[in-house]
Amino acid sequence: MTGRPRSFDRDAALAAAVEQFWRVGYDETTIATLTSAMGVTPPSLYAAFGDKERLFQEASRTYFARTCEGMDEAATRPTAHEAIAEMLDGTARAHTDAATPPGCLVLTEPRLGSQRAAVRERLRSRLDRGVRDGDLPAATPTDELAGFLLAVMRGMSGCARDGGSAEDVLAIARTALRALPPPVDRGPLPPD
Amino acid sequence: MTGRPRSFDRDAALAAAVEQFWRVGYDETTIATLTSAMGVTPPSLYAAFGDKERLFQEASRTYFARTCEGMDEAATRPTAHEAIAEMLDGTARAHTDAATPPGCLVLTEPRLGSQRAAVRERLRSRLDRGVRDGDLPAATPTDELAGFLLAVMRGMSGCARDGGSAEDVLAIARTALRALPPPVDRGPLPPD
DNA sequence: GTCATTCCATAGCGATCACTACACAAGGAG
DNA sequence: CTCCTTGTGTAGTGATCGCTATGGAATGAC
Repeated sequence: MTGRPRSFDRDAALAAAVEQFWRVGYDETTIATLTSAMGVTPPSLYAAFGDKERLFQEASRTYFARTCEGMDEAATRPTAHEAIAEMLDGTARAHTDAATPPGCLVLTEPRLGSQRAAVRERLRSRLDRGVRDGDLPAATPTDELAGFLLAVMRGMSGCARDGGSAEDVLAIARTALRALPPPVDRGPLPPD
Repeated sequence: MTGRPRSFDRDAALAAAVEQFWRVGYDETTIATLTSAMGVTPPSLYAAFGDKERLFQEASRTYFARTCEGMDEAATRPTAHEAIAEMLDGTARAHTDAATPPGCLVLTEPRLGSQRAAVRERLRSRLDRGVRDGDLPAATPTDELAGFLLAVMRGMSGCARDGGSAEDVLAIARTALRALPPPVDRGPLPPD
């Protein structure tokens, strides 16, 4: 019933898998590189995580959860402009963090389209709140704008993957903010 | 000296190879799918194109030449705003043309970084001309702006690959234009 | 201790990868 | 026709892919 205990840290092994998928993508990641990076033999990998596909799903879910944390925290900024600026800034920092592979797994991996849609939905949701709060014009095309911002984030990821510096990626984010509608002036007091 | 003549159209076979690399990328394209799509057996492929790497180089060079044609033609527009708008519009149309795979080979394939740098350079060059012509402010950060536009184009390609419609991709292009500096008023005629 | 259960390590499965050896076919030169 | 050159088609190379059969090691239950 109980059996021999596992000889490796499952979470640590999963983190190593995340790092692999993140750096070279699903297709270029092989079971051999995974077992090497995770410090685990193939049978142990399959016993603990199923197959390559399920391991990738679990890895991408872990990765995506962290991404969403960052976005949700940035979304708490009082105005839509500040929130979007913080999201793009955090994205730029994450994409060029020397401690992790460049770019973003969700924005790069072809098969993670649904996660990208979720990111876009989060962007739109924050823009919608900006319209409700009155710091964005009522006529703001929030869905179009969210699609644009997702595209910019993807471009930032690609720039980082091509070796772009943190400043290069940040410059993209800064420029993208110019495409937002001008903030609505709501009087002498800050709206929050 | 003369030998047996080739039994297939080299250009047509190359075009089929371009289509393969374009649709699924370098890594996912196998010799087997290439020979099938090109209507050629492996020895003929290797005799005519070298190996997979050289075939890809020739295919991407062919593809890139067409891309540059489109950009150079768009660059002839009188103002920088019109030229950039035309480039983004042409990009959007190319990325969602039903007759070709969605997205862009150059903007998608990791190993084509130098071609992406060339696209960015073309964008910067046209922006620089806009500054010289006086339809962009003298202080315009043309290099940063070119990096931003390349990122947007990459995002447009990704959107198309994710199944985005022509209108979705065009909306990204339209929104990106809002990030350009306002045109310099150069007299009684409206600059737009 | 014995047993059942679970994990680990070696070793290798069939399939597919990029690529090619070999024999033959199709042309020009003489 | 006989050569010579070059392309074609079959069939298969060693390497690597994702994945697993098998046997032994490590635990708890009794």
